[in-house]
Amino acid sequence: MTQHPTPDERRPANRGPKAAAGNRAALVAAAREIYAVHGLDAPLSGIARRAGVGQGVLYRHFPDRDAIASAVLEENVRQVEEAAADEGVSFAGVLGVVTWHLAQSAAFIGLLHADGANGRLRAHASAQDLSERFERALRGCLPDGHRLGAPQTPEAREAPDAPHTSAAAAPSEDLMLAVAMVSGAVTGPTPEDRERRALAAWRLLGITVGPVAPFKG
Amino acid sequence: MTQHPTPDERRPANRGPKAAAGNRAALVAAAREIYAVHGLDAPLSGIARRAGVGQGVLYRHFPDRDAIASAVLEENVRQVEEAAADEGVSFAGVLGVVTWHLAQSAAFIGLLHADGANGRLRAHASAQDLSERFERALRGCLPDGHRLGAPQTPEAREAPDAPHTSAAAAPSEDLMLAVAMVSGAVTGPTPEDRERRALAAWRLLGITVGPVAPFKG
Amino acid sequence: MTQHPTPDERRPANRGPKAAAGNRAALVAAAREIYAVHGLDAPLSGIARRAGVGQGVLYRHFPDRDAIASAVLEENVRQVEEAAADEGVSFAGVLGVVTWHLAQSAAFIGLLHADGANGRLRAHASAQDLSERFERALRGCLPDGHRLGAPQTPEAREAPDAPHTSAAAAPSEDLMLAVAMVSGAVTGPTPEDRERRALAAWRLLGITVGPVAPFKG
Amino acid sequence: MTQHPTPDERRPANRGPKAAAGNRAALVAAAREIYAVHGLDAPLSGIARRAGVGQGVLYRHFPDRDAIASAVLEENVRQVEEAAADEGVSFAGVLGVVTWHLAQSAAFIGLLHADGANGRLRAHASAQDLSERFERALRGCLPDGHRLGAPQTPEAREAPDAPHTSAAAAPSEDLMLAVAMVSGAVTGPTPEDRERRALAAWRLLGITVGPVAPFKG
DNA sequence: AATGAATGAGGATTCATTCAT
DNA sequence: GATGAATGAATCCTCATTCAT
Repeated sequence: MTQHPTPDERRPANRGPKAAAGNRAALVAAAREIYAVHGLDAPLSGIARRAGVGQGVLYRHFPDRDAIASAVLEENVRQVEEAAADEGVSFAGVLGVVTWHLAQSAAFIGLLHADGANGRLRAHASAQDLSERFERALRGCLPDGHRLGAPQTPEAREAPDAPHTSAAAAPSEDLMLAVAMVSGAVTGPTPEDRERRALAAWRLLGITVGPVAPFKG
Repeated sequence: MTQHPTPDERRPANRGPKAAAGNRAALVAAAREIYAVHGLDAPLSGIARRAGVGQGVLYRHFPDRDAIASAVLEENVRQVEEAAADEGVSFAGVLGVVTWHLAQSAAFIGLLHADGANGRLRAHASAQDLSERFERALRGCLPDGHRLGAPQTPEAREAPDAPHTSAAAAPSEDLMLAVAMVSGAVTGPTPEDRERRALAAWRLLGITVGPVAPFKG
Repeated sequence: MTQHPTPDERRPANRGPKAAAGNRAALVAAAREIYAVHGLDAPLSGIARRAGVGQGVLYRHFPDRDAIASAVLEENVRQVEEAAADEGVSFAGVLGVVTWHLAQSAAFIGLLHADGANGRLRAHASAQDLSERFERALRGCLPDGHRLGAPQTPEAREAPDAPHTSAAAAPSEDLMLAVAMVSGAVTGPTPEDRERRALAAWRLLGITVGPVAPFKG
Repeated sequence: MTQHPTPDERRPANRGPKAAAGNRAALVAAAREIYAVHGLDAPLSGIARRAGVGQGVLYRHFPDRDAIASAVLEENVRQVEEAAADEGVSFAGVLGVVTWHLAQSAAFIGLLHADGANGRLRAHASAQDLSERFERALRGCLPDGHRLGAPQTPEAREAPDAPHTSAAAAPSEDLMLAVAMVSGAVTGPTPEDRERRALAAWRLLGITVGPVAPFKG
């Protein structure tokens, strides 16, 4: 009754259902670019515009703001998973891939530790999933004895150099902490700037990183 | 139909010029609390409301969004400066103060390395100033030979363990990088959570930190 | 970046022309249920979804919003017609059927006296038709001398008890007025509530109503 | 960050706080007119436009859709209360005022028995309040022995002509039921049409109504 | 004939900012 | 100097409707 009187006139052509998959991909790509420039709070309308689709298409594919952000992040996480699954890949090699993603999209890891206040993707379920997938992939190729994998006991946090019982050792939080630290250091206008900062951060942590590059597939 | 005289209404009384300073302080305090809960994008109207003043007062004291955020940050930086200026203070002690501020307001250092993408306070002049003041204070009490202060040469970045000429050595970027890394790791809902994460981060960097506390004045 | 072939996808299969009639019925049934819960302004997409068909099918069968609403109403009116056509049925009996329909779908009679302001189905032609069919059915079994059927003259409205000429007597508006009044009283969350209210309304009018039930066919 | 880049240019003049009361009144008046024409679902933007104010003003005065509708209704209810409070007013006289309001705004009583499905103002607290105020006012001048005030016992509903105990008599629901019935009958494009329908409805109920007019104050 | 994606106008709502008092 | 109402642009989001497949 109250709605949408006459949307006739002459519409710009309906590219048909075939365009669906392409549209989705275009939206994710557009979102990635927009996020890189304007941050995660960028207007969704801009994403739709850049993707060359109507607003409705965005909402069809991604019911809410978090969904599109998760989709962007998911691509990053998947590449890391693939890199980690690769035969004979070293931990340092995977970190190289991670570093590449960090340098490409400043938003990347930032998403992984949302915490409500400034965190986007708050309670969003998929953010949690992605975080876990990311950690699992990384931990999976962490060599025994690596300092980021040293099991932690409660005392370890208080007196890290004290001898501790090997029982009740929790999986190390250091791995994700280190990633968060590096991602926190990744700033700068260009990917090159960000890569340089990321490498400096790893160096400061004393962690060896392989060549910075996307996963070659 | 559209006119109701109701000429006066009785407004809450103009507390006079004396209140100006108090209003400013109230606004900064209110902003700090609001930022802690809602992040830097919180509506300005909420800040004015919490401070118990009209919207106009906020604009009188702070011409734009960045100005109020800078004012909040400035208080943090000043405390660090005071801590650093204190006689016989150790570098670790100052880091303890820094860590306390990080734990209190997640927004703190985050502000210092705004870069456009996710950075608030973009080109804002005062953010630059504050960043420099912060760095100067910290560097001022960095002991000779501390690993965060090792001067850097261009080559150093490529081959950090190669011997290098002491000439043309740039001031180390490692100091601010480390702070950024730690601040990147500071997440969590409560100050206690954030403090724990911050300390774990410093530990991972191998940097000793003194007691986490505000500057005692 | 914007093109993903994914050429076919496998659509749910075109069930063929045979399904057309079934689809129409499903849509009407779905619309009835949706209207009952969400009112007449419910999104059309929900109707199609509940009917298990695509949006296009809805538009094929019902060119506009009013068409589907009319179709729902038409079923109600037809049942009343059938009840009224039944041999040896009493007026009270027909009112029982009418009351049953009122209690089932609050939307029912409300549709009959749309008037633009709050009326859905504004100038829609079929609403007019349905209204007339409904009135004709009801009037057809109104016994002579029933108070809802007393012919009206212009004066009758001003001085209803004055003696009046039998010439120029208009058919009574009281019949439809009474129905409108009862339907206006029909509110409440459950059919039982609505039935109780409807019966109380008829009682207040002093009109006898038969058993409240659908037409037995 | 993401919002309101440059709303400068040249704004249409801020009429100042003095306009507040006038704006509120203008909004209520505009809403009344809009509701009369387009129903309660009319776009709020149209109300603001007709009142000659910005969208924000509407939201300042009325935080949600129901608030403005309630404000409109409240004026009606208040007039009825005033009429009922008048010395020496008869019940029929008050019904005349009620009828006038019904004829003026078709939306009037309709608001009082919202029920979720088609009811606007659903659980809105003030709607409940207004309904009670309206009933109280009306009941207050209902003469003893009036048929709309006959106390009801549970049996009365089942066997209305059976003799019943005077104890445990519930206040009659008939009063509000009758009002709802009349309001249900009130349709038509012009106030005159609606008044005629309303009077016919009261006549059909056998209830005497005084002159149809607003409360003279 | 069915499907369901695409389109985009329209309505709701929020704030940054101005400015009369 | 303070107050807080007014303004309206911008963003979000929802659907009615079309149309390629």
